[in-house]
Amino acid sequence: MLTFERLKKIYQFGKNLSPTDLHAFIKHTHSQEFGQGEIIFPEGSTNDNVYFINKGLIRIFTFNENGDEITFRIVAEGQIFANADYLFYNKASRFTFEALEDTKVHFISYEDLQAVLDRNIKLEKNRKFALLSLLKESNERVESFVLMTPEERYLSFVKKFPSINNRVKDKHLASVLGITPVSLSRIRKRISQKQND
Amino acid sequence: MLTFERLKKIYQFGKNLSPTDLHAFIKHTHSQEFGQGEIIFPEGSTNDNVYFINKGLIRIFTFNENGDEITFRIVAEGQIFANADYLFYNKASRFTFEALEDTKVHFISYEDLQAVLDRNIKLEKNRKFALLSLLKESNERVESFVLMTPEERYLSFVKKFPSINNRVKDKHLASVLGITPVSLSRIRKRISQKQND
DNA sequence: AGAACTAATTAACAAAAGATAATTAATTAC
DNA sequence: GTAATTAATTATCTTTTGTTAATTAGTTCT
Repeated sequence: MLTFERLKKIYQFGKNLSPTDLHAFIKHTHSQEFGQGEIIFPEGSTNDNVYFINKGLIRIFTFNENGDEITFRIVAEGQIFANADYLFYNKASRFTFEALEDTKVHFISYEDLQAVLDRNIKLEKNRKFALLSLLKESNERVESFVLMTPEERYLSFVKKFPSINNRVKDKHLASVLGITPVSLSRIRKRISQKQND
Repeated sequence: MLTFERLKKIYQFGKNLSPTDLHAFIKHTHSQEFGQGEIIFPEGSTNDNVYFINKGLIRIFTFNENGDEITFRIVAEGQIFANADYLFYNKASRFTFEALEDTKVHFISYEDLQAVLDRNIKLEKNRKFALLSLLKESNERVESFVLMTPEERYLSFVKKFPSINNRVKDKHLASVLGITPVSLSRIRKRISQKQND
C-alpha cells in the first residue's frame, strides 16, 4: 500500500481521497516485477492494463520500415503507461514494452479501472489528474519538436530528466528525440566544444 | 443548443447524458464569434476558458528567438482548445490565439466547468472523453515526429485534414510540421515529381 | 484595374542530418 | 581476465534542411 505514496504525490491521487477511497482503488490493482530486459508485453498485444511504475524504467519501441528499432517513449518511476493502440483505438499494439531496469509496476485492467471509478465518485474526480499529467507530458513533447532544434531538445530532455544519461542508452534516447544515434553523438560533441570556449 | 450536436458526436458528450444533464452544462457556456484575423486572446493572457470550436479555424502561435512566427497548433471545428500555459501551469500564455476564418466558439470558464462537473456526476464521467480526445491528438503528433520523416508527416497531416491546403497558409502549416516554409515548398515539389514518374 | 502587400517558389550556399562503414570504448559472457 | 558482443564515436559521403535573397504568384486595398 505504501507503494502508492509517490502516485498520491504526483497525480494528486488522494488529495481529496479518504484512505477508504484510496483502498477501494488499490484493492483492484496488482503488482508485478520485471527484470532488466524483460518484455512487459510485445507488439501485437491486446493487453488492456493501465500501469504505474513504482520503481525502474521501461521503453516502448517498434521497428521502422528498414527494420531499425525506434524507441517511442521512455517511462520512469512515477509515470503511467498503457497500451495506447488498444485503449485508444482497440487495435493490437504496434509497440513492444520492455523493462530497461529491474522494474516494479502496479496495474489495473481498464475494465476494473472503469468499474471502480464508476462506483466511486471521488476516484472518478481524481481521474483527471492522471489524464492531465499524460496530456501535459505529451504536449511538452510536441512543443519540443515544434519550437526547438534537436540540440535544444536534447538539452531540454536532459534537464528534465537528469539521470537519463546513466540509465538509458544513447541510441534509445536518440530515437525518443527523433534523431539518429550518430546525430546525437555529433550534437553532444558540438555541445562540449561550445563549453570549451 | 443545437450547436452542441457535433460536440455530442465527437466527444461522446451526451452518450450517457440525459437532455437535462446536457442542459446543466450548456447553460453555463457562452458563445462568441470572431472574424477572420481577430485575436481570441493574446500572448500574456490569463484567459481560463475552455473553448469548443463550432465553426471555423484558429491558430495558436508565438515568436521564436529570431522574431519569426511559429504556429504551434491549428484547431478546427469540433475540436477543443484552451490556454494550456494557464490551465496546466498557472502561467501567462506564451501563445496568441487567432481566428483564421470567421469562427464561432462555445466556451466555459474553467471555474464554471469544474463547478458544473462537481455537481453532476454524469458530466464528470464524460470529462474523460474530452481529455482522451486531446491526448490522442497530442500523442499522434508526437508519433508523427518520432516515426516519420517531414515528408511523411506532411502527407499524413494532409490525409488527416484534407481541407488544410485550402484553409491554412503553407507557412503556418510548415511550422506545425516543425519545418520552414521553404522546406515545405521543396517537399511539395519532391512529391509532385515522384507522382510524375 | 492597378498599386501595394503578402505568400510561395526558386536559387545559392552553409549547416545539419541521414546512411554506411570503420574505429574505439564499454559491456557482457564465458 | 580475456574474448565476444554491443554501444558510441568518428569519418566519409549524400541528402535534406536552414538561411537569405530574388523572383513569381496571389491577395488585398483603394
